[in-house]
Amino acid sequence: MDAIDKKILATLQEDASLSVAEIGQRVGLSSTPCWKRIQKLEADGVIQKRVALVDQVKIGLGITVFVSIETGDHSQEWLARFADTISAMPEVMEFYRMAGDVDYMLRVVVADMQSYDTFYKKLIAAAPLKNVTSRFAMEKIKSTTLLPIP
Amino acid sequence: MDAIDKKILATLQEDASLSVAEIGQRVGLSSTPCWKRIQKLEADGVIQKRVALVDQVKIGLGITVFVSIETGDHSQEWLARFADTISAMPEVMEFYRMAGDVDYMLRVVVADMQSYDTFYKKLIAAAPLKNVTSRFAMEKIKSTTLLPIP
DNA sequence: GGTGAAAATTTCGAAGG
DNA sequence: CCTTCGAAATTTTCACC
Repeated sequence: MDAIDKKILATLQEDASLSVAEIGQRVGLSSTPCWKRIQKLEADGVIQKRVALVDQVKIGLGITVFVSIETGDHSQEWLARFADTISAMPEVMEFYRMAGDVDYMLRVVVADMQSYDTFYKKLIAAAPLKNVTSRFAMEKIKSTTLLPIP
Repeated sequence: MDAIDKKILATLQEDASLSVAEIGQRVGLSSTPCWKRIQKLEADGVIQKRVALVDQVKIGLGITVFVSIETGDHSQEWLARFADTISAMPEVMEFYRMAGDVDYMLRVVVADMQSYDTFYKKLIAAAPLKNVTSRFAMEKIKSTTLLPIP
């Protein structure tokens, strides 16, 4: 992964609808070598996929909630099952196991408060949890998929 | 936005590299009307952009941190300036203004602890903050851009 | 690794029900 | 609002440096 690959990644992270020729031009390459590099980045899994980003609010998903979970003590098996159950919920956009006092962090997206209540009930029904804290977002100031390539 | 548009959105959120004909087939449309619908979804801003998703770890960004900030009392102007400053930081992937005890939530991505320390210093230098709590992710269990279309 | 051009696909618009 | 058809553009492959 040299400097050109990084430029290609930076470009594709901002706009994946550009033609290979256009990207090549921006990074100083003709289309074939640029195309080969993109293929390799995809084969290597550096580029995971290409997706369309959809406006959350325009499709009626007005509420974003950050959920902190303390599970208490449980077996490996229990935790694996817990992870699978939560992962399967489509409202869960992000789900991390954490270091420190909070065991898990979720970012959850739902249409309205009633939907959140439904989700919350599903969550606490899925597993006995020691503590669940829901923090509601009032305003999305920034949200990006563009990683700062080191 | 009818059921077909929703299917198109669901499809493109999973894989935006599909041809219009392929998408049309999946939603039961020939390519021209499918193409027109996609154009309209883009024009209406329902589809915001198409991007490549890159593997964070493979490009050397191994650390994800959730940061909770309490700002204390400040003027509108101060808060606007604060929002602009934080938004401009490339390590900040998500940045929300919250309801309740925490004023802001950030998801920050950096290469290593030293980079996080640098980021943290930048953050607290940018504005006097009442409280900043950093929670470190140990494991990414789920991360998706696929919104659950209601 | 790179170039340039040909072959295969895809996009996009016109004509029409 | 959909279908079919075709020109234009793009992606992908290939021979060669």
